[in-house]
Amino acid sequence: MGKHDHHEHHGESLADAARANLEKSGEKWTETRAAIFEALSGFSRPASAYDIAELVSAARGKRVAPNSVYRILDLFVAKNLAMRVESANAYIANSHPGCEHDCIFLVCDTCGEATHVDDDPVSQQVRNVALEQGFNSIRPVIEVRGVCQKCS
Amino acid sequence: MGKHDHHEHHGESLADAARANLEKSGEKWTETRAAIFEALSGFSRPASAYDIAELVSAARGKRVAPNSVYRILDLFVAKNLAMRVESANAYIANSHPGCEHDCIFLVCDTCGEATHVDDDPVSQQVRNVALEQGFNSIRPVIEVRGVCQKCS
DNA sequence: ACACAAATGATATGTTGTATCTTAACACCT
DNA sequence: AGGTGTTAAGATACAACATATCATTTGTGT
Repeated sequence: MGKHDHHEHHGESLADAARANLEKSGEKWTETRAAIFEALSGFSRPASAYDIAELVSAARGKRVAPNSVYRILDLFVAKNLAMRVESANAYIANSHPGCEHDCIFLVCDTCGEATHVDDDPVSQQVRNVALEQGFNSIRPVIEVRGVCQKCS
Repeated sequence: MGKHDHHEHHGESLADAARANLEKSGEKWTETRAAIFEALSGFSRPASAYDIAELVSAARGKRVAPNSVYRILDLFVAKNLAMRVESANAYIANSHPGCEHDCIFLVCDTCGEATHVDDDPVSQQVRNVALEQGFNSIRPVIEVRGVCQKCS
């Protein structure tokens, strides 16, 4: 199971950890970023930029445009506060920012939930496949579509 | 390297193999399907449905709508004549239809080319990660973004 | 207060993907 | 040949995802 220990954060604590990580790299934890992070981490499923824009707009009574959301999500992904699920065109909050892993997403085609697994031996092997072909600047995308236990 | 032998097809031979595989499963090899397969296999990079629609429309002097292309690509993917590269929202022809593998795509962020690798031990391990979590109907999506040897 | 840089907003547009309904092609039967 | 049912493809509209450009606001240092 867990190949190592993490601080799994939730709610306030997660936002605090995200904030700490972002500020550590010289970026600011602004109101908009906080609102977007809160929205993102509130979803139980990968959320699209438009989902987040809608939720944040409602919560603040003030429209937030999708491009602003994309900007901030890109920042979050760059700083490892969030990850993009490529096969779903959507994003999820990183529940243990600060740990760097190639992650594996298991995405349920029925309920849409995504669980995030770190398995460094497996991801390392995927990296190796690319290394053998002479690839550089490698970023693995490892996702599994299927039907989760609850939905089976 | 190659974990086993394949018949790697090209050009006519590839289209013939694709046709044979499609017909084997009771589907028809129509003109439109042939044209779309030809267009797809002519690209040196993953092609979007719109790329294909444009090329086929030009080649036949008659518009082919994107939804028709999507329909046929979906069929090709279902019958293993083509694969979808999730991280690129695009498709590539399967150069050895008839062999069933979970495939691994190495996608160059510079030139856009994608190489297709079969490494059953690695993909099996990815499957196992999902199996351990109780997943069913598993379809791995294993892709690596990076910079290929030529572009480095 | 001023000047500068960073963050966000507004707007438009480009790209990818589906839904719905209609028409055309084809096989099969009598 | 003509009728009927099925599969394939076309037309159209729209939904969902993503980016480009320029304007405005906010924060920071002087």
